[in-house]
Amino acid sequence: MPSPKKKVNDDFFSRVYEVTKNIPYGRITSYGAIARYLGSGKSARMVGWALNVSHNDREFIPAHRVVNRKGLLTGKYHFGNSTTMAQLLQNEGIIIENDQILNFEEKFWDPAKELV
DNA sequence: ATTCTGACAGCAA
DNA sequence: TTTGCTGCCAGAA
Repeated sequence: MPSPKKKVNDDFFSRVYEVTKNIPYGRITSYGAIARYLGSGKSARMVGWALNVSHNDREFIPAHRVVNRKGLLTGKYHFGNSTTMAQLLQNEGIIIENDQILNFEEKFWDPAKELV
């Protein structure tokens, strides 16, 4: 048996991935909301960091559905092209203008509420 | 081991 | 009002 040096899936990061993957199609959430759902509350920065390494996960992480609390696509530059994130969101019915989600409150998805 | 950074958020001036 | 600074937690150098 190969000794799996793989780390546990219960890491803070994995939780972020889990929540992020649970974001329904056409919905969005904020870093703070996820952090708060994880119990860290003010560790919203970690959520963004986790998504930064989301490439570690085997599955695709809809990180484009995660924005800051202002509804601004702060991490659009991490998608390779600065327009990828906005296009993906617009493709899901999110209205974006100038990297700002207009119907942010309308499409907002709170994990602490929706995700028991 | 120590130090810095980081896709944020909240508060101060 | 806007702008900027600090605080948060965890990982990377």
